[in-house]
Formats: sequence, structure tokens, C-alpha cells
Amino acid sequence: MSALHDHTHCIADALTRADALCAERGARLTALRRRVLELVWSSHRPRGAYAILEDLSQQDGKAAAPLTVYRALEFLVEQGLVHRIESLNAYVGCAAPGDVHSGQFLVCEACGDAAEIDDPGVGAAIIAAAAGRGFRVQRPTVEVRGLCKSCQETSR
Amino acid sequence: MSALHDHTHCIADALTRADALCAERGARLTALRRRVLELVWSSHRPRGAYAILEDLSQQDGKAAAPLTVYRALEFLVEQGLVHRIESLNAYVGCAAPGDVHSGQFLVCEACGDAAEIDDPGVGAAIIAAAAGRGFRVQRPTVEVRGLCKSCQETSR
DNA sequence: GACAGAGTGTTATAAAGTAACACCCATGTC
DNA sequence: GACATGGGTGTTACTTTATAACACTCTGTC
Repeated sequence: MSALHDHTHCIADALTRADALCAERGARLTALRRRVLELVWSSHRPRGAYAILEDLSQQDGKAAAPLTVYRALEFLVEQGLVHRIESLNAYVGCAAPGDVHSGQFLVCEACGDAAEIDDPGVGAAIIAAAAGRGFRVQRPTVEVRGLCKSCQETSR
Repeated sequence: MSALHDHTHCIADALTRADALCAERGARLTALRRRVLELVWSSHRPRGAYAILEDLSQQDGKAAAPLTVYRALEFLVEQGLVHRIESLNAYVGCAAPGDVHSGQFLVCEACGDAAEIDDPGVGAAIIAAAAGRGFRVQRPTVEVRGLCKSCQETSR
């Protein structure tokens, strides 16, 4: 997530994909929900619910209540359009909505970027480990803190 | 974590291990910190900071402030005596303090139990996935939601 | 156009976590 | 013994994150 990428384009893409997915599923991507999704995507970094709330208030002029944002986020998470990053209490746009996947993140301590990966090896290892203990997996959460490639290079 | 286990004994064990570890490291396991550790262990379930705070107030009669508990927990987490479960905002005693490990949890949605595992396959898969992307791992978090063995059997 | 149900607004409140600063007390030093 | 030092604790106030309860509105359906 860097200088070399057309961010406006990638927000537009995310919205288009969301429109298509919701239409297909009969889920209602209302104006508010769409707007919240757009605000989540407004950076590639995880954003807190209250940051989004502030955007709504400032950019749109309406003083929204926290619940407004939380309900929209809940919908977006259910639809797989957004992931919640537990260790940050924050939300980030899903790079591959529609695909079945669990949400694995490499969270950089330096720049705050959260790169979503969907590593089959990690997923398989978790399922195997759980199965060995008789545990039925419903929702795996993997959030790896560390330093991303570009931050390692910078700090050197 | 069930009827068949001597819980009193296992709390005492945890405290003994903590004493030994801290002595060895020159870390100060003060009365307060020791007491908080004991309260974390008072069930095998993850406990919130405020639940521990309440215990302190009720059982010990002192009306402690949140910070008191948070500071003790911070110390205990640093020493690896306690893990924080991000997705629950809660803390749980570490089953194997002293050993190097990262904290992987199988969290049962039904009974609330959080079983700590240290599966080498999962750890290795995460490191491999990160390495493939140039990411330097500092602290992996794995929290798997699902149903534990005994809850699956019960619900059947 | 009346109904049902989903979505949204509003107010209040709970839960989780932190900042700033004062005090205490064990330890080592002179 | 007096003293400085620094880690640990207490206290007050506050911020951030999240939810409850209830009323209202919009949208599609018959």
C-alpha cells in the first residue's frame, strides 16, 4: 500500500464489487452503508468506528450517533465486505469479498498498515490443530504484529 | 477444563511457578501483582480487567482503581504469566509460562472456555506466510472461535 | 393505502482503557 | 543515619469503544 497505487480507483472498485455482491445476495447496501464502506476504504489502514463517525459528521455535515456507524459496520462485516481487526478495535476493507476466507492480517507496528493475506497453509494448520483437539472451528482470527517490508527497509 | 480437575491446586501451581520465574529474572512479583494473577486464574475462563477489579474490591475490601489492575496485568503479560485475548478484551493465565510461545487459543462460543495451545504447525505456517511477504513477525495472535469438544457433545 | 419488516435516529448508558501527578517505600550510596 | 533514586501504588479525572431501549421512517407487497 504505497505511493504506487491509484487509491481512488481502488475505492471505486471496492464499491462496485460491493454493489454487485449485495445485489446478488439480495442484501440492501443502503446509501448510509455504502458511505460507511467508502469511509472504511478511505485509507488502507484499519480505521476505528469513531474515526469513521467523525468523517461522517465533518464531511457530510450530519452529526451521526455511534450506533449509526456500528450498525453499518456490523452489516458490512456480516457481508464480508469489511473485516474487524480485534487487536486494534478497528475495521478495514476486505480485499477479496465474495471469496470464502477467514481474514488473516499482517499488521505493521511502524506504519499501521494491515495487509490482508489468505494463506492456505495457515488456515490448514489451524484446522488441523483444532481437529486434533476435537474443537470445531467457526471463525479463526489471525493478526500478526510485526514490521512490514518497507518499514524494515526504511528503518535500516 | 472440567469437573475432573483440582482447580485449587492448579492456581497454587501457577503462583508457585510465577514466584520461581520472577525470582529467577529479578522481576518483582509484588503482593498486588500476585493477587491479580491469582484472580486471573480464579477460573480457567478469560476474565475482563473490570471483573478482576470487582473481585479485588469485594473480596479484599479495597476499592481499587482500574489503573491498579491494568498496571498489574501489564506486568503479568510482559512476564508471560498471563495472555490477553484480544477478541474478548480479557485475560487468562498462561499454562506454560517460561516456555517461549506465542499464545494460540481455541475459544469456545458456548462455554466461554479458552484453551491455550502451542501448535508448532500453526506457528511455522504463520512465519512462512509472513516471510514470503517480507514481513518480520514480532507477535502473532491466533484466536479461533468455535465449539469445544465437550460443548459439541452436549449440544447433540 | 395499509401493513410488515428492515433500516435509521435519538438519548442515555455501559464497558474498556489511559493521562497526569502525588505519594510511598525498598534499595543503594555516601 | 541521612539521602537520593527509581519502581510501584494511589487518586482523580478523562477518553475511547460499544450497546440498550425505544421511537420513527422508508420500502416493497398485497
